[in-house]
Amino acid sequence: MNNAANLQISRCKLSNFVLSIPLFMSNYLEELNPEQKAAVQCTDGPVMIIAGAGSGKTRVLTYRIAYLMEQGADAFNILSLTFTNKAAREMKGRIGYIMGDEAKNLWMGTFHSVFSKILRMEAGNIGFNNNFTIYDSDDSKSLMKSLIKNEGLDDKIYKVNSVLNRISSAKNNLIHYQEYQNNDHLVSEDKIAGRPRLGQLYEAYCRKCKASDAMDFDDLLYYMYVLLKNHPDVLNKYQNKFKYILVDEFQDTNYAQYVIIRKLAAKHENICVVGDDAQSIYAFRGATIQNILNFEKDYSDLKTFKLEQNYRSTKTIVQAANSVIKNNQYQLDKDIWTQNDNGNQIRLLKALSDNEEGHLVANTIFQDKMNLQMPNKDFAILYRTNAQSRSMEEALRKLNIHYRIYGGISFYKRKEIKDLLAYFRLSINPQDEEAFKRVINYPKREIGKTTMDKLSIAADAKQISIWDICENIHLEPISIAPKTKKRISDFVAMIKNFNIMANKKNAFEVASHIANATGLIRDLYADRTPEGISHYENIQELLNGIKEFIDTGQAALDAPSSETVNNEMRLLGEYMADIALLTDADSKKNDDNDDFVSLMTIHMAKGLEFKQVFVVGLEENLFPSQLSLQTRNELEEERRLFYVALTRAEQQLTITHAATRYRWGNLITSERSRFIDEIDPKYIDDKTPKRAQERPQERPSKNWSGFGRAISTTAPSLPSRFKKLKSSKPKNGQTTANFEGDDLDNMKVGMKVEHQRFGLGEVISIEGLFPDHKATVEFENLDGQKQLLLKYAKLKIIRS
DNA sequence: GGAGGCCTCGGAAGG
DNA sequence: CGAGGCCTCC
Repeated sequence: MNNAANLQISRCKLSNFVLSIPLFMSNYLEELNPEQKAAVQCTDGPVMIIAGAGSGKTRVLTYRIAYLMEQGADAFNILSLTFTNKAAREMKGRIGYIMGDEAKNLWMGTFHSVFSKILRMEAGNIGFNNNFTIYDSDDSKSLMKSLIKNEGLDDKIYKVNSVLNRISSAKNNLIHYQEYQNNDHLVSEDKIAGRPRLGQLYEAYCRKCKASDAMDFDDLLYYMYVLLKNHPDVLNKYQNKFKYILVDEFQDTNYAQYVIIRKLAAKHENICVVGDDAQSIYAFRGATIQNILNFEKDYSDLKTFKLEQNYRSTKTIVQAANSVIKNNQYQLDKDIWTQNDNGNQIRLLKALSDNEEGHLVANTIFQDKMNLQMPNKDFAILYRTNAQSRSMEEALRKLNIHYRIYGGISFYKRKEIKDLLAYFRLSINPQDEEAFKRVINYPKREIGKTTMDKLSIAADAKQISIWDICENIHLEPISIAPKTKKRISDFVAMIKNFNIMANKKNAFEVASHIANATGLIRDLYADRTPEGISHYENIQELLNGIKEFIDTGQAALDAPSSETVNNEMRLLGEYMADIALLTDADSKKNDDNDDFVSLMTIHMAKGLEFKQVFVVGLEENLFPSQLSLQTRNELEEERRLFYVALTRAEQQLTITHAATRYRWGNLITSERSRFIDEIDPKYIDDKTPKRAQERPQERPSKNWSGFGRAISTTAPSLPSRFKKLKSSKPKNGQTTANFEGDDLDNMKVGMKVEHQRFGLGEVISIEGLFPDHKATVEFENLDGQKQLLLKYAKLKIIRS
């Protein structure tokens, strides 16, 4: 936004709200193209906006909300749902920028956070306490693990993740465990999968969560549905409240989300969904494109708008992406175009190995930075799997290019943080059994596994919670030593004390007290190793965050807070409700140098844009993933993922692939991805260095339909594809004509050898059995040693 | 109760 | 290969 806009805003605040806004509005409505403008101004009735990549979707959503407010809608009556906190925060910021303080009253947040807010208020209706715990996926896992064990099931067959996935998808499809158990189809599927007891596990899991006054992430949707379905008065209340409903990233919604928003919108039917079927990349976790199709069926008076003008990328990029996505059979009719310049062709780089791919990318970035005077932050490297970041990192580090990897371990998933949070949880909800199990013996208070098992058995026998047993531990006829019983009752007393305090003092006071009184701080402080120090610092950071919460009243953004804001008295329970749904992406990082190259998976890159984008690892079985080759749907999702990757770029796209790559310790050869050949060749500039073009392309490039390729990929597609190459002249060998490796039988320790890329070195040791002889070689020009499989490395003996 | 050895398994990831 | 879970042995 420019200064003029700024001025407008301050004027809004100063002068009469209603009068000054339209002046401003009329200005920015002119910024919109006709289709965008129509989508913004069509405020009554159901609306679907199909928004192509880079088509100004966020702008339309933002302006639409502003427009609604300008037209007299009360912010309290507008519900806007997103998938990530980040998206919600950004949008709220933008609207705040336009509309001022009034934006605070919008209901805007993720599905999960808005629903959890409502569920807390209405908890009594569905038999929950309003301070119920939200179980994260680790809690779910741990609970399921113990259930599988208790039921005496084989955890090799009942794999925790598979079981939880199955339950998750049942909940996302609004199938209660009773219904699940009565559903012949589901039951027989489980039987065939060798897991006939899955339905029982589902039930046990739900009962346990309920007893612990806990909901997992899927429950936040499922119970929201139950609440609205079984309590007409509640439904009515929220239907009246939410006169306008907006849903972002509609292509990522699952069935439960669809049903809930449809229910909420049933009265006013002012519902606007925005999405792009071409960017649907989350079907694997339950999102269904079917929602878009259903939407058209469910609302006969639906008005559909298509935003097809791309403002982000060059013509080359837009048209290249189009040429890829048109290979998908299932898609809405669209014609994405741009007025932008043609721009450069897409660079295609081929490397011999994954490491060389890293160097190629890093060098190219280095050169572009010099030639084009671009800062690091204009570059992004996108990959299919996290494991691919390693070679990129190493190469960037060598050239001293500052980078940052997105994704990784969340702050809130660190052990020490989870430990302290578990104390907080328990102090607020003593029935939270996962929290209880986590901290009962941390820091050490000599209440071990044996004792826990006895408590657990006793609790099951009496059909009460472990906490309830512990509360009266001295009265329980359990064979636990009096000494241990005393320790347990001390623990209970401590938690009860915290609980009382949590309702009287502010969050920061209580949190600091807990951190100290439990001995957790002392325990962490005692560890002076670098890791130990960092654990300690993380705890301090958490406490600082709580202090900030008290001081600034920085709260979740999802809904207007009705309470008078008295920050000093913000309770620990409020803090916990606030952060339960936060993820690492939400914790602000302070980096002294914020000019860095971004490294992330394509999934993480969705919604972002960069001047220069490198999409790496374009190889069959990696991208598309070998796991996606079974069905057309999955392959199409991979293709949409590729489409997302391409459309992140504003100016320059670079695509790379490597002929060989280490995968789980084995070197594999890789065929280049069919997706490369789906790009219309006229947009591609093959920059492959000469030395890498050691063999003719086995396919003529006009054979790009993917048809010919399908044959090669219908070959064994599971791990068998990854088995080691035979040592005898590999068909796709990486040798160049004039670099013949010597016979590995002659290789001896101490020999001086030459490697095609690493240069001269000395053999330190040789191990492994034929044909997997592996040599450790120390190269003169490299740090440390390299382990090389002789059958691939083609070492040349220089001197014995 | 805890360290270390052994085995298994490996996709992407929001809340 | 490498991380994480589990089990064993002290």
